[in-house]
Amino acid sequence: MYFIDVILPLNLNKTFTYAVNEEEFKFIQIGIRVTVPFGKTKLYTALVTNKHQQAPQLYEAKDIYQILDEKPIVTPLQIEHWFWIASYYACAIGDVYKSAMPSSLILDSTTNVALTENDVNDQILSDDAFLVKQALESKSLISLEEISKIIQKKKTISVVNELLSNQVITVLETVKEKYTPKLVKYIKIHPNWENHTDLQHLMDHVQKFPKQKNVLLHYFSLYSKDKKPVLLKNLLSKDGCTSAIVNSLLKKDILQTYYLHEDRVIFKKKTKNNWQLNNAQQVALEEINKALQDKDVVLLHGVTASGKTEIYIKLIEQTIQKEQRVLFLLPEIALTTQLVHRLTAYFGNDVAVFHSKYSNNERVEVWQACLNNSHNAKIILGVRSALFLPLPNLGLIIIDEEHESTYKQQDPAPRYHARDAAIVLAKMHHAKVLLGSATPSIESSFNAQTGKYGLVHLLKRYNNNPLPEILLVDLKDTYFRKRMQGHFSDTLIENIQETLQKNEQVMLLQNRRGYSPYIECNSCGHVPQCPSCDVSLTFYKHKSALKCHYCGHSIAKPVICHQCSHTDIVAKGFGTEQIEDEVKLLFPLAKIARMDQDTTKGKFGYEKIIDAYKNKEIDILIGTQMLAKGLDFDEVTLVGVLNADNIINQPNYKSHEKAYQLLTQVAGRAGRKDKKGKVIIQTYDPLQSVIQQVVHHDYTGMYNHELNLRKNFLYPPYYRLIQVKLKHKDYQKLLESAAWLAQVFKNTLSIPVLGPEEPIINKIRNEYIRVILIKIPNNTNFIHTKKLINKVLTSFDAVSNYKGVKVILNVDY
DNA sequence: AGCACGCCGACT
DNA sequence: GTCGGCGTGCTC
Repeated sequence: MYFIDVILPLNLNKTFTYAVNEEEFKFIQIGIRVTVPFGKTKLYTALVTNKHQQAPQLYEAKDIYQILDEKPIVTPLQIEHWFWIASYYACAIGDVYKSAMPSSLILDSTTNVALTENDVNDQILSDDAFLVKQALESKSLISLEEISKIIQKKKTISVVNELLSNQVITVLETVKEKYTPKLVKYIKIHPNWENHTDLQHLMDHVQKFPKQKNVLLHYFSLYSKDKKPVLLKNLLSKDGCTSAIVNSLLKKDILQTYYLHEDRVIFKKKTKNNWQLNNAQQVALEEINKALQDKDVVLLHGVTASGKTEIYIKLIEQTIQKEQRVLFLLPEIALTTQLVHRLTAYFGNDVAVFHSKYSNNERVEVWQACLNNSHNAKIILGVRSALFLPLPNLGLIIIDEEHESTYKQQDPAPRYHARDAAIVLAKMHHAKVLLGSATPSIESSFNAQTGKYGLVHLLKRYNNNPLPEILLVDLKDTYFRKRMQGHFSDTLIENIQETLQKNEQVMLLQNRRGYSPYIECNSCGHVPQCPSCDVSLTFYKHKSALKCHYCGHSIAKPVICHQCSHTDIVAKGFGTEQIEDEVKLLFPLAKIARMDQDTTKGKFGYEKIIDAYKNKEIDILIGTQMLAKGLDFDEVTLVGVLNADNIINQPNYKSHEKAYQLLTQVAGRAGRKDKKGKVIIQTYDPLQSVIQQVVHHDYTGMYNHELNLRKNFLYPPYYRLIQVKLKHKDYQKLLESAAWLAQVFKNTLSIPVLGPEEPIINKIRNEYIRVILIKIPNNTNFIHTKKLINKVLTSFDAVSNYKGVKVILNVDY
């Protein structure tokens, strides 16, 4: 009796036990994939996590269907880490597995049907069944999707059941490997001629065919040039080398073709630039190395444009010299192409890049390269999900822009924080972690202040460039004195003009996309709302449409008010699209572009805009917070923030921290090389503390201020938060269940529990929402508290009245 | 995630 | 009278 435990790619928080025979047992190792039957029909790709001989007591284990791998494709350390994520972030291990593996390694099964040997009278079959039977006579295997096409119905069950009961067909489940390696055609001398080392001999042989001789000569010259297999493509690249001639050589068995795998992702190493760290960087590097001797994590707090990347490069170099690997995490790869270019230019093919816009096949290749500890994956550069790659021999994890909120996965489970999960992963590997940021998160700064992390400062900009000068424009006053044109103050307009005259570039931040966040009827005050969400519809002028940012619902812009039929409808508030229109009017000669979610769709959406801006094909770039994320442009000398207030006033305990980070980061885009930068922030409240802190580059002030608030109002880093979100279509049922759950939490846990609260947006996609916030003090046992929470949730599930209420936990929300 | 089992409305 | 709607529960 032999058994294996497996994880299934489903939202199930346990492993499942299957039976295997002795031979299979010997062959199977932890970390290989098997396909197993689960439920009535389906086959799933499961991952082996354990092998043992204890027969389950409560059920009989099914047999596995097949073994997919010869060797483990997931390491034991990865599995351990995945279980940690499932436990810490209170989600199903199946969900972690599903999002951790490239989806083409998790095979789907398709249900196919085939004819039986039985002869059945067609008369007794229905029309649909007859059609399917006929189709099967020309094609031996048909999938359910194909059946649905044949009978032109969505539901195939009835037909399939009819055919099954008449014993016309049998049902088969098949899995197909989705990953296909990219094969490239190469050319070589046929084995017949390999022994004829004498080139002359071969040449004599083709003497009568000058064209063929020519091709052969070209082949030899290619081969002798770099002693590598010769690509057919390269052979054909020369004039006079046509595929017809090659074909006749193939026919004569003089040449032969063969195929080799090609990695889809290849970087060319450029010439190594021999730059040196400046003094401040050198000191910082030494301090980091010193701190890493007795701390596992070090925070590098370096102001914008201080040259953190060069320090990263030196650290990476140190690590790979020790034959260890480096994981380099960044918030969003598309926005950091510049960093990717710099690292790949320096380390060439040692770098593997991993991000969400990669195709499935590309991801599998990176996975394999990482697993095999291959030389071209010494440095893995990726977004948060790169954390799930197999990383044997990991020595260092660098987390750039560690404060970025994109490191926390929000929507589908697992809702993990890549920075925190990376620190745990590093511990498992006995590896070190470097966090880098110009505006560190409060938590990380706190951990550094309290000695949990090492701390290194880099306070001077590279080349001793001054930090940009920040000017405030009081919008209240400017509007009062009628010094505004649209959303632009006279100060901002003048400065843009000056900058354009100097042939330098401008960047404008407006943290809202669309033309305006809502439209309003001037007669009755009606604001069009999304029918399924509790939000007003955002107005898109160019498309003349109203769109919901939460569910994507879109309608044409109404000509008359749906409420009172009046035609006087006005756009309220403003977004990037409107700013773009205004800029076009104000600066008709300037070249303008807009960068936000709506203009950067597609694989190279960002790159196009960024490249154009870099090449100075754009004078003024308007965008949302995307602009702030690590883009270096040497010629940007003016940054304008159109309205800082809607950045600050967000309903979130982190809003001040985030506003400080965003404004400081976007200000940091100004004046990077040798030009002094200028930043203009328009606000209704210039004395607001965050704005003052940004103006004075006062990180410490912001930190102390925030820390004090967090302590008084029971927030991180003094408390850990778990948000419990309840969703249901039935409003009354939701209210009752939320009240019940909050009350039971309050009774069970002796820690602060807030709510249930109505969120700002209380309905999305026709589901009402309530949230409960659990605050766990640092000095209480987190694991114990989570156990209690799970217990409460189990009893909640048992209340039959509350069936169907969705409960979503978000740890470290 | 599927899929089956099970209890209430519009049809041959 | 049945066909079929989707609510709920289970899958090794």
